[in-house]
Amino acid sequence: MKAPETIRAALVQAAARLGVPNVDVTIERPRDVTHGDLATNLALTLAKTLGQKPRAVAERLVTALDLPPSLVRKTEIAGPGFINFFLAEAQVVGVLPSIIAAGSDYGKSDVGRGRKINVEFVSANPTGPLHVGHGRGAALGDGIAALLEWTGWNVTREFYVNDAGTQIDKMARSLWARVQQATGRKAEIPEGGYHGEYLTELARQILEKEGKGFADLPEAEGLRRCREIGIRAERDEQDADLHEFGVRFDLVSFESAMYKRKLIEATLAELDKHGHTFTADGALWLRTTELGDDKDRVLKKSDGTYTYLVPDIAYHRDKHERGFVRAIDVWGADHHGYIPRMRAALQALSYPQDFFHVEIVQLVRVMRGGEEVRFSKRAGDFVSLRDLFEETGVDAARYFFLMKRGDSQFVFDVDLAKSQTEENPVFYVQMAHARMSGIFRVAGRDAASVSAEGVDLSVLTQPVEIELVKELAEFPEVLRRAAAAYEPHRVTAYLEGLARIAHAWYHKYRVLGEPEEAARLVLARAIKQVLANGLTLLGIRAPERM
RNA sequence: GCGCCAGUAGCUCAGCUGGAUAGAGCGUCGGCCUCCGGAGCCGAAGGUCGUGGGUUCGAAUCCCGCCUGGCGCACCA
Repeated sequence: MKAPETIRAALVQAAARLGVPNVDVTIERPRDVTHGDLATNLALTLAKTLGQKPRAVAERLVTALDLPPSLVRKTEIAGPGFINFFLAEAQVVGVLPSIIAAGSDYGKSDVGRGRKINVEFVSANPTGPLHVGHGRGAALGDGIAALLEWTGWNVTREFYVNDAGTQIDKMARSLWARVQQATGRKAEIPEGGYHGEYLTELARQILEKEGKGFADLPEAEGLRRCREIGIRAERDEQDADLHEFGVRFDLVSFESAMYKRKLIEATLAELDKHGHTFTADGALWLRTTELGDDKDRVLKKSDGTYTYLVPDIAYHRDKHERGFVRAIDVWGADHHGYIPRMRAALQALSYPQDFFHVEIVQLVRVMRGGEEVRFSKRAGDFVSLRDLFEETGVDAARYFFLMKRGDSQFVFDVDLAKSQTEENPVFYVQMAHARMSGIFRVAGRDAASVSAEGVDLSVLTQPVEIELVKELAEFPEVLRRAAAAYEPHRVTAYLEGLARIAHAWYHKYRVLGEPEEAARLVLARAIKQVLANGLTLLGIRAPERM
């Protein structure tokens, strides 16, 4: 059993002796090293129920505690009533062999217990190339999915294609217009259509492949073909971009399939069965106001067609039917107003509150040379994801998207992402990994062959070494917390912190040729492993050399 | 007008879901640097946590009001 669990159990027992059974004990790692390795606020929380002063409770708890000196070398009461534990040296350094033994699995845990969870992200309309905002969603969604995998969830990465709505009609009409223009005819891109060059190019390809006669097709037929070809072409392009960006989906779902599979009718019937629909003004409504929304929403318009809400509900119902206990959606900030009605709809189907969770991604601004690079999908003059990662490299692009919370506004500094200096956080972290690798290269040893077997780790006594070991021990907990909060940026923050200590250690102490060489090689190996695990999880390379 | 999100060091951001003296990086200032792999290393200064109240042993964190910014308020997606 690990030290925190042993101490937790001992505290529960001690509290029981004071007459408070089954307490919930929180153990934390104090920021300040003078506060020990582990601490608990148990005395403060029990003070009220026991009707005694916190410090008095702390003293009684410590007296009732039963902990072996091989685990805890010192226990003290501090501040308002915290109990601080100082672990025996062997305990601290003892994490190194377990890191090496776990290898590329170090950091994994099983809080998910194999439960099925769905992470839906990007889900861009097939109306054009992906832009940098999609890239942020892609990196974030993939990062969240990876965190969930590392914490024991059975994850499905899913992409939802809106291929049945009016945006597709506009794309098809825009493409048809480009086809007409390419044959010298006059045609206008429709109001709110897509002006991007990519459709001009696609129109040219169509005529090349299908012949000039394509432009003479009856309009209805031309539009139908344009829709079909356009969706296919844009989907293929998006897939290629995502693939190169290192993001792979387990499943792509289509809005049109909700109609084909008759899920629309089934969903409406079920909403009706639960008594949440009503008819007014010739339309069918969902009474979402009773479920936290600020106004009721139309499901079926008076012209007989459905609003986009219906296939979306059907789609989420389908996720539920497929056995997911939770559905995480990564959405752009412009959709955040949509959350209450979606939540209300799923509540109307009486799904559990925590079934549906949305992570919002704010839009991305791109800066180069101190100036903002403008983009606008509709106008066709935007920064595409491909342009970005071809310039900065996939590693830098992914890292930058991941290093900030999704809901913070974000300015992507292209110059910084490209720079090969320590100001660039991705470079800084990768450099730390490369440095650790360099030690083994110079030593002429394969890092993987280094084991803690028979190595006296007690020679690792320098403060920075102890700090490093403690930081390495934190990794699994960091992942658990990051996963629980759906916040990959906590991993980048952790990696930067670890890299900083590793750089400091590297500069201050030599490994090879020192009396502590064997132990320091073990430490270097563990650092390398944790940096590699963290980077790999985020979809970023851990290079052997820069 | 209503709703959601944000406001923390000069700048960019963390802050472990209520804990101890609020932390990093960049920038500034002061020292150091013949190296396993160079683009460094160490230290210092720098804060009314937007603001005013409330909750309690304890608040950047939770609640309410206000200020500022972003986004959203369709029988569009």
